[in-house]
Amino acid sequence: MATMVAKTKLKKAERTRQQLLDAALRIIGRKGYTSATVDEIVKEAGVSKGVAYYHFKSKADMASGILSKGLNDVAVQFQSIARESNNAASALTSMLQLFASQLYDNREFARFLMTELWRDGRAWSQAMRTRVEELIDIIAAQIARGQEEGILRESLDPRFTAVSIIGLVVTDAMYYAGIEGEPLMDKAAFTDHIQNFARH
Amino acid sequence: MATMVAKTKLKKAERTRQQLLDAALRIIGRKGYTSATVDEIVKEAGVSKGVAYYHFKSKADMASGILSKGLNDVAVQFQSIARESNNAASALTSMLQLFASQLYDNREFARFLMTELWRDGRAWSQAMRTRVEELIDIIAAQIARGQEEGILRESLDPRFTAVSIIGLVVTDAMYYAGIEGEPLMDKAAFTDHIQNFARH
Amino acid sequence: MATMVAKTKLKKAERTRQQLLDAALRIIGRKGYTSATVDEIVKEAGVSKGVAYYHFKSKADMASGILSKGLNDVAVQFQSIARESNNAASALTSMLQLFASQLYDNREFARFLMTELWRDGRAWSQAMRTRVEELIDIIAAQIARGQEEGILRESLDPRFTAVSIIGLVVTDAMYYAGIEGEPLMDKAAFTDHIQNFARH
Amino acid sequence: MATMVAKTKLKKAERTRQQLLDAALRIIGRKGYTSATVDEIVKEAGVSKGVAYYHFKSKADMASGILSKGLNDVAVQFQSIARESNNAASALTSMLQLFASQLYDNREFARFLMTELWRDGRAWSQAMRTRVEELIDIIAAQIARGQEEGILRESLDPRFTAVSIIGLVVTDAMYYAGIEGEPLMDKAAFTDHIQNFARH
DNA sequence: CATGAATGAGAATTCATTCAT
DNA sequence: CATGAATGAATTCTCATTCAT
Repeated sequence: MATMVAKTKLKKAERTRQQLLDAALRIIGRKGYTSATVDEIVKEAGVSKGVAYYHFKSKADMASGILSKGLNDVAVQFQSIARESNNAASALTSMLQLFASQLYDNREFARFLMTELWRDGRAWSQAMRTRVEELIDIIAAQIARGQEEGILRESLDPRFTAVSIIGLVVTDAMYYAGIEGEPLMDKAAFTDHIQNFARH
Repeated sequence: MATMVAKTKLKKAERTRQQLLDAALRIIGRKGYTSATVDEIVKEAGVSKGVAYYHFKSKADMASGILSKGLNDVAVQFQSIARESNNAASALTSMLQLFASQLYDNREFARFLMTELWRDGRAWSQAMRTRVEELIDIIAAQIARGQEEGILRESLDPRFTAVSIIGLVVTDAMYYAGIEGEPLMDKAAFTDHIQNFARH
Repeated sequence: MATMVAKTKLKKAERTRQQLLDAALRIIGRKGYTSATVDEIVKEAGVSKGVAYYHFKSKADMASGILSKGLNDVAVQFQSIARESNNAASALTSMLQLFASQLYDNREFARFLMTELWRDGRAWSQAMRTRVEELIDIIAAQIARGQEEGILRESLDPRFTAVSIIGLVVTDAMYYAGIEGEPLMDKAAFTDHIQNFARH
Repeated sequence: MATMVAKTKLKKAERTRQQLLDAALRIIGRKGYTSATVDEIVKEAGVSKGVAYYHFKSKADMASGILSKGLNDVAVQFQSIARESNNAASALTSMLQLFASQLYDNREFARFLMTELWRDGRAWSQAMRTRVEELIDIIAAQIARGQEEGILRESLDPRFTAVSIIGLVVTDAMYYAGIEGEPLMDKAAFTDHIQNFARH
């Protein structure tokens, strides 16, 4: 019985936590970290300000949580693709497909990432940058592998190319998924364009 | 005589105005529009808070001025390149070179642009977006011209490609010009990489 | 139990709100709306600046609240007198007595009203004027009734007379209740004089 | 020649001074002393800020000038009426006529007077109040004279009655001369109503 | 654990006044 | 004398965070 109560409570607490993170992502993605207010976030989440500070140490803590979870998810998936792919071409294609698709669906996260990535002095700046470096490394490794396999020009710098690809996909995703209203292009067309562009 | 006085005054006032814009770009580029404070800006400019509001209607007005001037400068140069180039290849190469070089030198502007471009509800959002569309159009036109000239694959969508290129260059510039400290790559190497990547 | 907590909290919050309104009336009545500062008001109320903006949207919102409540109170009392009086003479006497007495006791409100009534472009200008028109209408109606009852000269314009009476009472109240220090005349003498003057 | 120049200069300076006073009255009458800004005043006067501070020590100095000149003019005219009238009835009628007419024409001054009269702690508060007391005295003296002449009830307190009359006329003038737009009543009708009301 | 009132350290903006040219 | 740029103190308002209930 006690376990039951504990579990229910835990679940409820977890749900509240998640509601807060979701709300925070929506608001922060829309207005930026500094302009988003805790009041807006708790209102969007439908909870009181007290609980927000029960679950999170600070506003920065919420933002941190969003960023690390989002980046972690992508990294995990990239790593699994890398592990399971037979050659660089298929690995890169899958990664691109996944990345483009996730960013398209998650424009708020993309926007948050883009606006925070180039900023310094935030609580999460360092951790976030390390995470992003990991992603770059994973892609760069596949590019290098592609060069070894002879499908990519040797003259390309793997890391530089990886950064370029990420920038390109993120920018396109934000541009075509639309800022506030309707997307300028539907998701299938978007990922097609990305794949087409990628086939140098 | 009166003209002399007027001219001198005008010059002084104009200098103050420019100092403010420069300082604002530095601070805003570093910390973002919302986090940058007018106090910091005027301190950096070495003037009093009062003059800032004598020359600009508001903090948003300063930011607006920076963005429109910066984007305008690029547009003018792009147009002149478009006008004077003999073929799409040279036009695109020159534009890329110019764009990459300016962003590398002006990372604060690049950062400001990137963080504001995807945000809505700012005083300047609409005007800025229109300006950026112009740039995209100019590049897309050259890509279409390149397709007519047979140097670019027909399967590329000119506008999509233009957006991709811009995103790629801006991202690389911010990444390699460095966020706070030393650049990760010197300017010549950077523009070389960009040119290399561009030669599909 | 939950109700108890809610009720207690409500009471406390309501008390704070009222303290703020009272303090605002004192300060604004003394120095005028523009010269009164929120700092002074919150200091007088003994609360922090933050709560003032928690309870009121703006300084103008406080002032609005004061004016509408004050005018509303008088209107309600006037209407009840109008309803319960047997003839115009007694109605007008009661209203005058009430009005004079309230203004004498509430010189801060009277001053605020007088200084704002003739100003345009405030958030509350329109609403306040409508309220005052209501008061004028109520008095004018009794004057017209008095003319029908034959106790007042037909040559009097009811509205003009109503405005005159209000102006006269307010002015006398402010003059004799004193500006800062001691009143020039005690309350009983004051209302006597008003009644005497009113008996044309 | 030198005299000529001096005279012209004097005239010009005097004209500028007057322009400033006129502009100040318009702006201050419309928005109140505290809300009126020196910038607005000099813009309305069509002169630079420098000259304003050449002619007046401060903003308060301008306001002082307006008030003392306005009140002085009325006092002088009242005194001349008092001196030249044969009996209290004609004196009071003339004064009322003059006062009503001047206020109707000069609603900005009336408004300024009303909003400042009840305020304390301004540079001019004391002087203004003394001036107003003089006006009250002049009218009260005629009322007392009227009582001696048997045309006014003995029960009236002369000073109280004088204050009442001033309040009544000022209020009516501001109400019927209108706040911003068209007057609610034309001047002739207005002064008629006042005279009618005054003939107890 | 929950609520929402309260705090107080800033942040943007205004404006009377001064002063170099 | 005239101009208008410059100053800085004061003012309104915001918001992350705390805490009594």
